[in-house]
Amino acid sequence: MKLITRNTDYAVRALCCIAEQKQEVISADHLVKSLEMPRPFLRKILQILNKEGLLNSSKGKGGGFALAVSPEKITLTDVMKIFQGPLKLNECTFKKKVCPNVKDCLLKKKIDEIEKEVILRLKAITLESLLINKK
Amino acid sequence: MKLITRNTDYAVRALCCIAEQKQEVISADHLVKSLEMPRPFLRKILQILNKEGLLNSSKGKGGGFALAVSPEKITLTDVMKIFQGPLKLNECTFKKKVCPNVKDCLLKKKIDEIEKEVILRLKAITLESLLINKK
DNA sequence: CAAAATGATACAATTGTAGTATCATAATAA
DNA sequence: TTATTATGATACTACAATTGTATCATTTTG
Repeated sequence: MKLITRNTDYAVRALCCIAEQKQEVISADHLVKSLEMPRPFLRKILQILNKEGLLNSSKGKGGGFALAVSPEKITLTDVMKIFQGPLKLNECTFKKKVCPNVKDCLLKKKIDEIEKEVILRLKAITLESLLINKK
Repeated sequence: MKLITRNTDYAVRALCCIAEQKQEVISADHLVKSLEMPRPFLRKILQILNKEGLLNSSKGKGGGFALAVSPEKITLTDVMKIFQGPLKLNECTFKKKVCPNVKDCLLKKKIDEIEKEVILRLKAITLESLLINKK
């Protein structure tokens, strides 16, 4: 029952590190040193964040990554959606078939309420709110 | 990101079905017909619920299962703990080693708050509150 | 052209969930 | 006491998601 996967966790930490950086641009190698995470894995994550529009990248010597969006506009849910798919705590499917009971399922109704609350709170967590050393 | 696994889901539905039953005792076979779930899987779940003290069982002809605890005293978290382990939305471990950053991790703090709220709400969901046809 | 960076992509390992299969044991009733 | 009907215990398999790894291509700079 993990709310956040390692992908998301790494991504958030990387984004924080990039946001706190004084330099314009920071390379994957540099991030690996700061964050102590496996290089190839981090690289993949950075590539995805770039493709999804949260980062800008530049190749070649002196290249690296920079935020494409300001920290107060990036929410935890943005990152979660990228790495964990749509925010659903409740599946209600048996092998890709929707449970025939969905409509009157009291359990579903109650979990749905909790889900709403959770998503509301997750949306309120911005990258900005996670920074320790603001730029 | 599933809050509830199939195990838990099946278990809750089985418990509801048992609670709504007029008879003293209901057999696994009977439950399979009502609930349309795989027999061996349901049997295993029933055995676990029995071992964990939520059900009483009786063997032999006319045997089966009955609630060992009244529906208003069984909470969703009870069932979740049995099938999904301790309620933690937040792991903070890398390959069984605790993340060195735990203490000052702002993300952890925020997720912990959400976790508290979720658990509070899950605890409020009793089996009783999920019954459609109360006995 | 060489070096330093990211881009793309395919593959492997690990884990957790989901589900099956089989035999043992107990209770009941003929 | 034996056949039937039920649960108890346990070992095994299948599948999917997560968590990585490895390799080569491409671009930029000097």
